[in-house]
Amino acid sequence: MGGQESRTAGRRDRLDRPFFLPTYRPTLLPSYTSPMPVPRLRFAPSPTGYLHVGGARTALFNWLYARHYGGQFLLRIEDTDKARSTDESTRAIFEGLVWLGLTWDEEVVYQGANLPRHQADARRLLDAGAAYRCFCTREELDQRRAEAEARKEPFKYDRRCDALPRDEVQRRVSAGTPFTIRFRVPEGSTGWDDLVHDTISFPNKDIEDFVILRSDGTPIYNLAVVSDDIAMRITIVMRGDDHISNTPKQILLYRALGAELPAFAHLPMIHGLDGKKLSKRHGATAVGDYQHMGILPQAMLNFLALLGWSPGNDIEVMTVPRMVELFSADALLKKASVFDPAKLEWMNGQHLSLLTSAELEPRVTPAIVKAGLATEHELAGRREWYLMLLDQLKVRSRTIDDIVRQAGPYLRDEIAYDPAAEAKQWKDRPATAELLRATRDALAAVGPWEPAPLEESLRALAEARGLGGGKLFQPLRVALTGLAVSPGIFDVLVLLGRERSLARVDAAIRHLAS
RNA sequence: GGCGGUAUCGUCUAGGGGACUAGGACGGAGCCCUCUCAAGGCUCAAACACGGGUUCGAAUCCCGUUACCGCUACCA
Repeated sequence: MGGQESRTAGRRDRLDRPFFLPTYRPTLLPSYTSPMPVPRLRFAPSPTGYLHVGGARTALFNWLYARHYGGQFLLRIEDTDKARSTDESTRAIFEGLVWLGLTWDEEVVYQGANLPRHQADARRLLDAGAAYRCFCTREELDQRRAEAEARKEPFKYDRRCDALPRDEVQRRVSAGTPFTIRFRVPEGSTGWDDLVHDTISFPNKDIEDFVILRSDGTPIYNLAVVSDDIAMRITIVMRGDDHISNTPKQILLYRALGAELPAFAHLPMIHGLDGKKLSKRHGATAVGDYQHMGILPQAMLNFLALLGWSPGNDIEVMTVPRMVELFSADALLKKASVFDPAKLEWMNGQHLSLLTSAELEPRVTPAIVKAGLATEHELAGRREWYLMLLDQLKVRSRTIDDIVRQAGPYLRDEIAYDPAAEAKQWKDRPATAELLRATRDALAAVGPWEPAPLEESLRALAEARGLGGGKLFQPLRVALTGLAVSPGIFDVLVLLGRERSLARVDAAIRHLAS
């Protein structure tokens, strides 16, 4: 035991003397010269799926921090897990971030390209005595783990390879025995002042000597992350709080590599309505899904920002610049939140009505074209009319798709009569046909085709027949749109124009007679 | 199991020892407006996880319990 102690003590001496890492120093220079280094943050997704709403929110907070505090926001693709990483995922992540407007300030860093540095860092730690070779095979480890489990004991690597005599290690290395490199966790405890959680600390005895380099020479996550964050001069590591237990390991690595520690901020998770971690069975979880549902990026951002952050003062609906302005790191919350699609939709409706029809146009047009309702050229040809239509529809829509769904009667030549609407509003078909004929005559006699004269004329007709407005307007609405629901009837008439309105009424009368 | 994290209406949150009869928002119920549907306005129901402290006083501070979440790999 005494020998063990002194050996550890000797190693600690070596570790206490910060060893020089020439490759890092030059890149650190700017922060020495400027008194207040600019914050550098990164979003570091692994390309193993689509951009998840949780990931998007992490990216958003990193981005907001950078924008609010005048820092830089970087993107790193953590593609070291070759088996699961795909180019398609990488593209999806780019697309999602670009759609949201969360653009990065420097070239994308691909973690896989940094393999030589990861290996060099592992080697450095090995040479410095902060790490050691482990010859235990995966099978042996699995077995010991299973045994510990059977004894109901927590498993922790027992450091047996660290106890191997020097010449034995040499012998195995020369013999080509495969080995991993493990970090030797020192005694004591490791903690930090988290930006969202305040102080967190772990007793080192609960951290095992973790592997930093696999036997095939590729780095383990914790090493790759630290090596890259140092190289990218990241000053604030903001990520999901599922990384809290990785943090002490990473701090230990920073110290052993002689690098300055960044600040850490661990954001709470996002759960589904059932309180479980958000997953596919909760419905759409990919940012792209919401894009295709007709959600506005600014609404998505606004909604996501409110999950785990609050600007206070009962402020909820914010434009993106306003969010940047109000963002504050100390208003970040610790509690996991539930993703509620209903509130997202409401939020989208709010942003929809915040936009002018002209601002909405470029987002709606592609959706209308895609739905086959009109061509871009046709819409451009009567833009003023089109913007008027958008103004009418946006107020009763929560998504872009809602607008498209309602646009049919105004864009298509032919309309179909909704059976339910027909059944309800055209109950007495002969009487309705007669009423529509009278309506048609009244409409045909209207002077300027504008809301006021139209209303005057139709109300006069209703009164003459002893009817309430609704009794006249509802059957007319079905005749004009085929639906029981639409914007105000006079707006519908104006939108349709004189010719088409009269033609629709005629068609309805014919339909009722058949 | 071990370690770590979290705990205010169903949900997102305000709240940082007295201003709390706990505020706002989504969703729900209802009313108003009204030609329908929205939007808008108004009203209602709905929460401090539990137990101990500390204090004249606790949603707020401390401890414990419980519940939930995360990590516990030669995954990230």
